[in-house]
Amino acid sequence: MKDFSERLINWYSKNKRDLPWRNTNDAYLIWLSEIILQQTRVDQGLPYYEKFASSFPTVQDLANAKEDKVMSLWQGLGYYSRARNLHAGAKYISEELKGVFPNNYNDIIKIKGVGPYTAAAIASFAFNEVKPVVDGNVIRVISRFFGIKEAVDKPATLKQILDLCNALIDKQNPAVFNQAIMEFGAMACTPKKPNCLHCIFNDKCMALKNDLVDSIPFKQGKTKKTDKYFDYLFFYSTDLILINKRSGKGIWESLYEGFLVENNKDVAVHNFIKDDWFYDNIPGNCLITPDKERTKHVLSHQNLYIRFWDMFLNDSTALKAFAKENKLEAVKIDSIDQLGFPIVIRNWINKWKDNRKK
DNA sequence: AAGGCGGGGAG
DNA sequence: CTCCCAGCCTT
Repeated sequence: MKDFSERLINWYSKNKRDLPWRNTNDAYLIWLSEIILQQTRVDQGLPYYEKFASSFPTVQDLANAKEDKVMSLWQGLGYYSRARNLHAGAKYISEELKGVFPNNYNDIIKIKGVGPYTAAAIASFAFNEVKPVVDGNVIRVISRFFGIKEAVDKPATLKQILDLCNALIDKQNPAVFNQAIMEFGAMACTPKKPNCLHCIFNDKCMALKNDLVDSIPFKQGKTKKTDKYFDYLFFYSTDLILINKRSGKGIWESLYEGFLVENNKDVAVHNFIKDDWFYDNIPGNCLITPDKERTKHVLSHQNLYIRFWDMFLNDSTALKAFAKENKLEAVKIDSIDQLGFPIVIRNWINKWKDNRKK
């Protein structure tokens, strides 16, 4: 259906945004932008792209970077495995591929954190390979145009959409086609209240014809959320603070935090303090100031209710001893500005630092 | 096939 | 409040 891509590309030429990663053929920079933009709106990812592109102009620069530096720059963007995989990918390209970015879909998808969408995006944008991208925008455009009512989060439906894209893609201009269909989904065929009256496809769109625009694409996905109650105790002296780097599986891997006590129910401060472990473990000369209110922090699959504790211990020896017993790092307070924290913790730290100045 | 993984903007 | 964003990985 040549008409489809002609209309689409014509629309794109008139309506496209000027975005920095569209002005380069550097596969590394395109890869960088695609990882940053996974499950992320362009407006949100843009400043992070600028930061990474200027801090690490080449894949070699990224490969040579310290993990803490990478995580710090990624701080606040979420889905932190992307940052770890990005870093691992740079090392892989630097060490295994002699610094040469792979130039085809099958090799690109071998990079950690690069799946079918991202591999197709890089292969087409950087090397003009004919591989259709299927992201959230494309799924919406295609499912509406063809009136696909099946759940789009089922692999079978996704395969159906991919097949349609393979038939539709402009084989002479795969890069432009891919950019165009995503831009069209983001700007015109929007999730809510698309302007179908002025749509370039309003004579052929099956969803519009059948009055199903609001119900397509249909998703069955049901993510149930659990509530968790975190108490973060930040122990510090005049110049040191105790922190922990999260490891293993779970949220916020490779980011820093305070001393964490996790519960599945709310525990009042007076009960928290009179618990046995608190008596046994917290240094007696510690000045304890818990937040009066918990901070609610929403993740995609759990609600966190976090209470922060200001734990001043004006005794470096006791502080370091406590750190060692509890496997915490004692670092200079100034140095934590260079480390990546979950944004909810970073916000508390900033407030805490402001209060200390006064 | 299903669940885990962030944070924020829009309606 | 709900939905969703240039998805991928693990189980």
